[in-house]
Amino acid sequence: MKMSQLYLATLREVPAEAEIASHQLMLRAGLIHKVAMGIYSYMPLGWRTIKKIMEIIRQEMDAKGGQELCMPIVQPAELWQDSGRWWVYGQELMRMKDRHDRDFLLGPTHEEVITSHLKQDVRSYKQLPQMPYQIQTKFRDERRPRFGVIRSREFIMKDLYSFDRDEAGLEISYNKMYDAYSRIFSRCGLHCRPVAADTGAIGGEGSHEFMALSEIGESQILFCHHCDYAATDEIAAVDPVPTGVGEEMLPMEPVETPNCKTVEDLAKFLGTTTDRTVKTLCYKAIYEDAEKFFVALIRGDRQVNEIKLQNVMGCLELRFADDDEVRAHGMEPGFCGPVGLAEDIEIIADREVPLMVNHECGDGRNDYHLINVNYQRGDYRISKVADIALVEKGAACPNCGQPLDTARGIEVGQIFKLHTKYSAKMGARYVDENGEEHDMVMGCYGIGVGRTMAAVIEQNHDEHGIIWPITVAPYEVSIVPVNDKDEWLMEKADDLYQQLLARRIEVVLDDRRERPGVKFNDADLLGFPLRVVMGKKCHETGLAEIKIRATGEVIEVPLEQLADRVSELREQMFADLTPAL
RNA sequence: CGGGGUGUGGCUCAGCUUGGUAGAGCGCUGCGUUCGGGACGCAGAGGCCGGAGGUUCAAAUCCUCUCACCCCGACCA
Repeated sequence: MKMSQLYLATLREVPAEAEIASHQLMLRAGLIHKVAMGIYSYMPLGWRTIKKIMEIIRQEMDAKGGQELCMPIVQPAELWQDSGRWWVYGQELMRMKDRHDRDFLLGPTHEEVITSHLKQDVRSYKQLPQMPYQIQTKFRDERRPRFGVIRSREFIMKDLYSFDRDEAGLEISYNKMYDAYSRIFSRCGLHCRPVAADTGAIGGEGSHEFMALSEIGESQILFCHHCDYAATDEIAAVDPVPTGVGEEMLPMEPVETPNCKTVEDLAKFLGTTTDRTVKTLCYKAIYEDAEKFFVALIRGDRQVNEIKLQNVMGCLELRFADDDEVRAHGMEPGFCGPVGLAEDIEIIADREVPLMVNHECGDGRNDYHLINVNYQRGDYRISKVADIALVEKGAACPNCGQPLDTARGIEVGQIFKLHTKYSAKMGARYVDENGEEHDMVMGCYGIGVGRTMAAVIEQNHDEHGIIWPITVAPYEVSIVPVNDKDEWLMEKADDLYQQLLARRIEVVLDDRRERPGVKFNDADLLGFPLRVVMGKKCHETGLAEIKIRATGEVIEVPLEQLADRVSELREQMFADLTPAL
């Protein structure tokens, strides 16, 4: 492609709306255009990268036995009513009606559709396993779209669904996908880490997220330097470390604690540490058609992980009870405690709490706390003990006991074991060798294509612009003749352009009538991996330069060897990004 | 959903407090000079000042309402 013909609009200044590097660079390089909040067009250069990522995904999916198909974006509500998700998916589900006033939705994911197909088409164990997949647009009406294409409402996703006859089969499919995902992201030039994860709205049990490590990532992960443990903070667990164990239980008594509304105040006032206190948090669990008041108990120095708590309660959403709601249940905000709570209030306790000896907690009355409280003595009641604690940096690894470290990541892919969650509800069954019917055992596996592109930029850029890994670069090589008035030079540049095209190398010729600085800056911004610069030196010494975007390294090459050298360098770059089998 | 902020030419922004009929830089068009890291000169084009209503002789500016976008938060007992 000649750059004078290219649909391209680079910006010198950073658009005000963009906060993070990848978003800024995608806008500045003219890769995307915003159409509405969280809704973007991919412009020609950006789309070339998207297509390359999709092609890598296709190759790896096909290599594992995947078969591509394409399902509709608009789906009838009935399918989602069959699975039950019509009522539980919440506001992210974009619902709509057709002219006959029938309910439809824009697909945020496709378990329902694919399961309905398999239900119809697969009768026998002989037809399993199956791994259909598609790469297609999804819509999720996010509460807060952010970071450009990283958290958008409309986005391109690869979704593969595995259907096996049993758990053993699922295990095989799951591992194939785990492997394929690792290969895909390394081929895209991403540093990724798979971590154990929560399953969220998709459901099922057993999941990994693939995290592209990045400071700006929205997810926090915890990992161990000494073993292979890694998990999102949504599910990370540590062994309980109760305080006070082994001490003699002292008599419980109320203490006046004026103005002690936080655990820090309380610990300071009582001359103890926050890990000897228990916080009592009042929540409202929100269900499909009801709200429920309950309390959660946790050691004072810990934080509640609301994802875990939400899973324990099995509710759709969670919110703090407001002051009036707290008072309505007989407690003063800031002084809540479990002792003497009404029987109908559910009390969820973190695993450490029932093991603690002589802890402090709220009394329920304004300006009073209780000291030397002991669950084991029967001072109060617990409805359910569960792991609801947020794991923080430095906590002991549950595998090996070493301190955990934290990192942030962009979730570029997630794989789930769905088991029979959808097949059972929707009746997707097969008949085995003995004529017995079974639910198909499912898995689902997603990759955010646009998000992968953004993550690649996030991990591969400098102050001048994008540094594309060659596997996903919109073009692999740019040719920059320095002086557009120099006809001899322009001819040589065009020769090289033709030679590279003949070798099927993706190349742009910067034939624009611009000054060199403009061309160089655009080339850096657009991030083509290899740049051939042809200037005065071509006349004088017959040499041109090949500059490697990633390293800045400059190689001087005689004109007649340019095509060969470019080919070699290109091959090497591809080889560097190809994982061993 | 709550809190804060911003809407003025394609982009970045000034002007608003103290109403008087719209500006700068970049980009764009033409001509000339320049030509290895975002050149310079000259001449141009381009704006219902987010929208609606109100106050006023007069509104980008003041008031009310709306819409859009951005950021922060969703963790306190």
